[in-house]
Amino acid sequence: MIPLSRRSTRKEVNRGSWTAEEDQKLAQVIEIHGPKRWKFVATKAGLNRCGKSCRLRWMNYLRPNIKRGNISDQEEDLILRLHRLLGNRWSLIAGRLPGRTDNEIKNYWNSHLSKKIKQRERQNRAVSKAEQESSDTKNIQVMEVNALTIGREDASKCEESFKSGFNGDEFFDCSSDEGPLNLEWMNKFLEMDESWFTLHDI
DNA sequence: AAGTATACCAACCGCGAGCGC
DNA sequence: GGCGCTCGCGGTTGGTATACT
Repeated sequence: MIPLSRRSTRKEVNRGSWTAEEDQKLAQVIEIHGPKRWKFVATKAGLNRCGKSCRLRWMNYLRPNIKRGNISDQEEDLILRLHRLLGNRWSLIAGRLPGRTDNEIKNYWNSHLSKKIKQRERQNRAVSKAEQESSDTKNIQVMEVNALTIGREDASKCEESFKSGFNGDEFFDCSSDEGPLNLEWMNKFLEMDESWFTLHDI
């Protein structure tokens, strides 16, 4: 059964996968008129597709100098760093990876990297929990020694205070709303070379 | 070999920004 | 300022390939 989203019921336009013939027609029109005015390009090519669809096809597949597949370790590393810095701003990330498209990076992230990140977070949580437990035990031992020295009441207050810990979320207040994201500073970041990221351990 | 689950990725959709009238 | 149009972006869908049972 043809899925609802790909049926030609809403508008009488072609949907679904592009054929080699359609690609050829689109490329020919763009060669003459340039990759602009997509509605015009779509009409001119006689493809019976919407402008959006033509743009997407050109941007992701037909455009010259497109790299497909085989994302290298260096590229993957860069994607991870840029994502940490920029979040889901795929077009900005793609802008730092020559020949890669935002769609490809988004897909790569969703199918590969997001899983890797979750796995890594789980591992980190397990490690830090183990470290925390070990650290807690040591501190409690110290407090027990102190209790012998400074009196049980004071020491137990001290222990309570330690166990309650401090609130990281309060300390690193991330909830404040600083208004719309200013991309100026971000662009400066992006102009920096790889060494900057290494230097700052990003 | 057949059925089912999962991964991958091309394409679609909705929304917001920018622009001209 | 309001409106319509176009474009670009990010989220999502669903077809296909592959792995697993």
